[in-house]
Amino acid sequence: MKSGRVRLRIAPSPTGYLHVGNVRSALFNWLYARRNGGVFMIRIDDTDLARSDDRYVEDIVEGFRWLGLDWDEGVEVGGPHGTYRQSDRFERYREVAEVLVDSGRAYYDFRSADELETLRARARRERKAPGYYIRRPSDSASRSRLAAGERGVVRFSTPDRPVEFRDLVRGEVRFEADAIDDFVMLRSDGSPTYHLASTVDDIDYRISHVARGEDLLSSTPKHILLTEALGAEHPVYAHLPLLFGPDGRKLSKRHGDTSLRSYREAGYLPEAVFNYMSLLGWSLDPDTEIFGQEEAIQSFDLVDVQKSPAVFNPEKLAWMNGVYIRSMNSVDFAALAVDAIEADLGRVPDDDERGRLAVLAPLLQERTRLITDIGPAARFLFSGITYDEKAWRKVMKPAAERALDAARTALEEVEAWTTENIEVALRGMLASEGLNARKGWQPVRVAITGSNISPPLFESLAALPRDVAMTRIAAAQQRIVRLASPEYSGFPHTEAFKASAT
RNA sequence: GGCCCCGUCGUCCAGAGGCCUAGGACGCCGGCCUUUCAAGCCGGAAACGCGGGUUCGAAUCCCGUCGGGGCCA
Repeated sequence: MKSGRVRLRIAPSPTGYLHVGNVRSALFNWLYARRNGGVFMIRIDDTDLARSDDRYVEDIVEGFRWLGLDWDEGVEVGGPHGTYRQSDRFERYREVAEVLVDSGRAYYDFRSADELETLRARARRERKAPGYYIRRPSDSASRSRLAAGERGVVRFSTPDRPVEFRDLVRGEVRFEADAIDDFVMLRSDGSPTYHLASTVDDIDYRISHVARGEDLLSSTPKHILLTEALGAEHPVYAHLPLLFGPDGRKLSKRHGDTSLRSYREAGYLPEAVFNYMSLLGWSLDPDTEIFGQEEAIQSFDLVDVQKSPAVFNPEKLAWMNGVYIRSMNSVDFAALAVDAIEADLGRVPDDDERGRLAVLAPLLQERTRLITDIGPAARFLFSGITYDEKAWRKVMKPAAERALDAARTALEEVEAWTTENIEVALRGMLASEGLNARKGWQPVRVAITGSNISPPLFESLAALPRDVAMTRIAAAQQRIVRLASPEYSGFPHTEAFKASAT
């Protein structure tokens, strides 16, 4: 063996949305396959018929496509091994179990749950492995009991010898015979367990390398024994470090929504997700943080993967997403921005609005971390504004009214409504009023955007229709006056005031 | 409880006996730039879990210990 192309697989269970832990495993499998000119495959481990659902298969496929991980065999793309769905192979698993029973490598077990519990209790008392006494019963007249219609499980009969193997990530690993129990392969309803189905598929599909989460490390000796009992050579294993949540436990539902789709929806770019996830347990070189698929493929190797678990850090992902956003060309960003704004607004921006957006797009790009940041940041251009009351309180002191008035007067005299002219007018206003930028311009910002945080002021004004800008400034002036009047004195900030855009 | 795995800044990664007064990144703090916010630039705080060995010399090797995690039950 070990000749020919390497063959790797990812085998998600469609019992929920594609999880980032699976994605990271898939990434490493994919990188290794691509690095070595091998085959990458997606198999669907849907032995749990009750919990599996096709919409999750769809989600898995979409997720990998979105990330840019292509596969050579498997679900949807097909290949020489059928549907690549375990639910279509139950007969095969039963047949394998049967062969093992016939050859004495497995046996029917009709013992009751109570009986098994007694054996486990004894093991516990004697401080032995839980399955220590769960071995082949000496009196198993199993064939006749089976014939009589009794329902039993099929257990693998573990040989009395230790299992050693070399793991690409962990190095030499050894399990003593006593630690490997006679595991169930077929349940009493005839359905296969994970151990059986997964091992049989890996053999049948000629998988050369199994790179999977470390949570499966202690099952590996079972898989090796089973593979060998079936006369095959076991694949090379690589047990990848787990992904942890901030609490230091295996990333799971308890940490909130960890599905890949939730990141998609939250405005992350696939390149950033790919890049960030590659860095969890691996690094390209000592000082490159930002890299793409091609570069990763060039230097990826499973033996370089870290042994210790990695905590998934959304902060750093968000930063990296910003890096990717900023590196986009302006045309691509503009297209992205239009989509994001459409999603935020719930309507398609018209041509005029798109034209005005173009003025602001480069400035928006610089400030964007997540795609979903764009809508709120650009909203003031497309619809009415709502004052951020904190910003209002901070900036719109009574004196701000004078600044707004001066700004409005200055802007009225502007000929063509351009960034340059607006800047000249407002700079002149500062000089003639003797105001600094903070006192003179921040009120204008709040007046036109509703917030003290916004894209640069002159461009923001220029991007707005002139009449809208003037109306907003006037409206803000009135509001200052009104809130300062006696009847509001006790409740100066309670009114939600809206200025209209058109 | 049994077995297994892991242990460098808060987090991710570099470090495979002397290049380490332990490096980079995110985050944090301060400064510069600046009309705000970002971006950018400069600077700062921040780690080899602990104890024994081995060695002229250990973050790097060995043992123990502590801590965390995983699987099975």
